[in-house]
Amino acid sequence: MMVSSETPRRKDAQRNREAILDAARELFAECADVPLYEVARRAGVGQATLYRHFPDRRDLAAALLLEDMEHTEQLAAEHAGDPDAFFVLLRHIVETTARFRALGELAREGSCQGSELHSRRRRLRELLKEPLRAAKAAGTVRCDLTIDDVFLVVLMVKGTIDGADGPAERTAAASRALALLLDGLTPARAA
Amino acid sequence: MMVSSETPRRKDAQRNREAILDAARELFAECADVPLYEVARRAGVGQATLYRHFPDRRDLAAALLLEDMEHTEQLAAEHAGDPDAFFVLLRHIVETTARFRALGELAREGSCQGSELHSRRRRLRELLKEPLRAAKAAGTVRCDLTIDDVFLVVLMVKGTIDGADGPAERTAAASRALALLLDGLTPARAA
Amino acid sequence: MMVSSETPRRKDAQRNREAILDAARELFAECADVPLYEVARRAGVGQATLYRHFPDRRDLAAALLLEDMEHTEQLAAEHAGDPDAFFVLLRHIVETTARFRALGELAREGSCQGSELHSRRRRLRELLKEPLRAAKAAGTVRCDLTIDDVFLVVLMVKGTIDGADGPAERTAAASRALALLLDGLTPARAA
Amino acid sequence: MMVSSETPRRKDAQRNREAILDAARELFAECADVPLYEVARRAGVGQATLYRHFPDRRDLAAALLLEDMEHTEQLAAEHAGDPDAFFVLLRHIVETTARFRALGELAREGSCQGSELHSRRRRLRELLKEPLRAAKAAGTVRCDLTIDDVFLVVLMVKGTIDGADGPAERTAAASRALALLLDGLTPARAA
DNA sequence: AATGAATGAGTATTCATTCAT
DNA sequence: CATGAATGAATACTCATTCAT
Repeated sequence: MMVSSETPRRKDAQRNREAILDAARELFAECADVPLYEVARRAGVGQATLYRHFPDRRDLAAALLLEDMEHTEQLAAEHAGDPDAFFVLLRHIVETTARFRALGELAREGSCQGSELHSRRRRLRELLKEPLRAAKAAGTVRCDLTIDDVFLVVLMVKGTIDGADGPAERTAAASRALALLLDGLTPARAA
Repeated sequence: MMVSSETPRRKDAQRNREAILDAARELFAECADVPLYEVARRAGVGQATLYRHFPDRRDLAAALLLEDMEHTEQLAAEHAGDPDAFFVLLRHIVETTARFRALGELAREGSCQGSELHSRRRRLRELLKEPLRAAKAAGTVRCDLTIDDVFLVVLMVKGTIDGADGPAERTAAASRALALLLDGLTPARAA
Repeated sequence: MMVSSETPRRKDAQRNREAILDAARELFAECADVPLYEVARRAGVGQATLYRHFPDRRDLAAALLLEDMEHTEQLAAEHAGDPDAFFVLLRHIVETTARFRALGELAREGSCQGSELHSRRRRLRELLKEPLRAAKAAGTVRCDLTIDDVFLVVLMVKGTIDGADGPAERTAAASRALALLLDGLTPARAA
Repeated sequence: MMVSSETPRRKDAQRNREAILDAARELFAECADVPLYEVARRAGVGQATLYRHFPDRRDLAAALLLEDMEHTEQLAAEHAGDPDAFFVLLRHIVETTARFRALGELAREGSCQGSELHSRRRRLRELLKEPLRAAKAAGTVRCDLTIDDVFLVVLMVKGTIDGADGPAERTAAASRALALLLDGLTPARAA
């Protein structure tokens, strides 16, 4: 019986994994320090099961981010060649990344060892390279902008989200923040 | 001998209060969720002493922020009339506010009831009013910029700091973030 | 294999539950405000285990009382029809209830919300109804006696127990108290 | 300057003592385990002052009870020779003693060493001797009743009070309890 | 392999008592 | 002598992690 090493053997294991991720996505969106057993309960699995799938809290966060990565890659593929690809991707990354209350803490701690998160960074970097180049060529973005700056932008928007009071304020804050930023990113606003 | 009613009578109480604030300042800079007894230990006082001075974790944060407020007000006074006052203040606020890991969480929670933090916001708003007006008049800042935007800017820089790895990276991140932002804040960057 | 849904699946969990109840029974008999971790230690379980089984101090007390309830119900069944049933039950209730130092405080607090304790009261009421009627019919009890009076009697005896010095004095006090009371309960003592 | 050793030298010390007793009386009536500093605060004195006057929690309780003792002695003097003196005193003792939530615990602990409380007992015993004898002679009380039984009666009523929910229920419970008891105390009720 | 009970270390909080002013 | 700040020990409670079933 040949099974890809990526694919878990048993279907119910796969189902559990999904259930856990769904639960975590919901709970982490609200608050960073949800007890892990709460995630397990919401997912309808035992704590040890969660533990088996994600030995560490950061493994869970990483998995969530990697899931988003796939959407991002798909989006990148769809917009390949599009001169606006950079902005499309930027908006998407900001939205998905900023969603997690949890990310800030977890991602930082993870940067020490979390190879998963590192690989995500690397993939994002790869993904953004060409769109960023194209945007510069098109003059829609200041020419000293680096990909690391993009990561900074994400953190900046996330900062406003973490500082906002409720869901409504959060959206408003992110939106205004990005607006301020974009204006800053365009090379020549005034004529 | 006139003593302000604000000042506690006993000298040692005052000393303890200072010691606690100093300890908290150092520890909160590193990490938001320091155990309170750690703060007490570092300050060299008993746990209950800390509780007497600051019944709530947020009271401690508020006290730290209010201390900074006084510096800010002093700075504002010094630069009254200065056309660059706005930028001077902005840099200062960003630096001091962003210093605390703790602030994000605590300030947000505090926004509900923490009258201390509210009053701080109000004072900051008052402080920035005139410098912002002057900066707009001088054309050094985009004219649709509001004071709430300034608070957003602080949160943005803070976001990059919270996301950074170590002290060095933190400084670099904040600096670059502000650079990107300032470019965005100036109404006409290119010619 | 049929297992009642009431019964926890795992044997060791059941054993722990019993151990905790035993420990609590002993400790609560001596003193009302035993630290909960002392109960845990005596039971040989971790603190959190105790919390899992009995989230609240009153849950523990309620469980103890409910255990006694079962004995009482059994006794009531055995003495159904017996004209002395009322006195048999009364003595038994007084003995078991009065055993706990803890009961007074806990039961009173519990009267607000503790549905467990409420249901116990209701069951006792049901249990005593017929024996009380029979005793009145037999003329062994004054005819204006209500079931609430019985609860008062329990509290009265408990009062003497709580006020007594040691185990020996406690028994003596309860015994004499009940004697005084019973004389008061008989409708015609003198001839 | 000759001052009786009984009398504190300074008037303000006396005032403090009274204030503390008043505060304790009020607070202990509601709940047995009031923090001592709460008593101090209510009395408007420092904690150490309370401590100086009453080194131990039980000393405070004892002082309260002794204050009542004086009223009781006065009442006894007023009703000397009165055939109903026993019932008058009984009611009074029940009322005053039962007032304190705190008494049960404190008095019991105190019985070990608290010579203050012991002397109170002795005085009460002395006070009741003659009225009890008179009541027996008058046939208004069963002839095997001892003074220790009277203490039991107090504890019994106190038991119902401690078990009651609110002030209103407390009064009702004590009243009914005493009614049940008195019926039991009279030697020939029917006939 | 999945479950959820058990664990123990960690954290917040309170209060009787002492001590500097 | 009064004051109230400081103390530390005691207690309640939580949660990540392990382990028996």
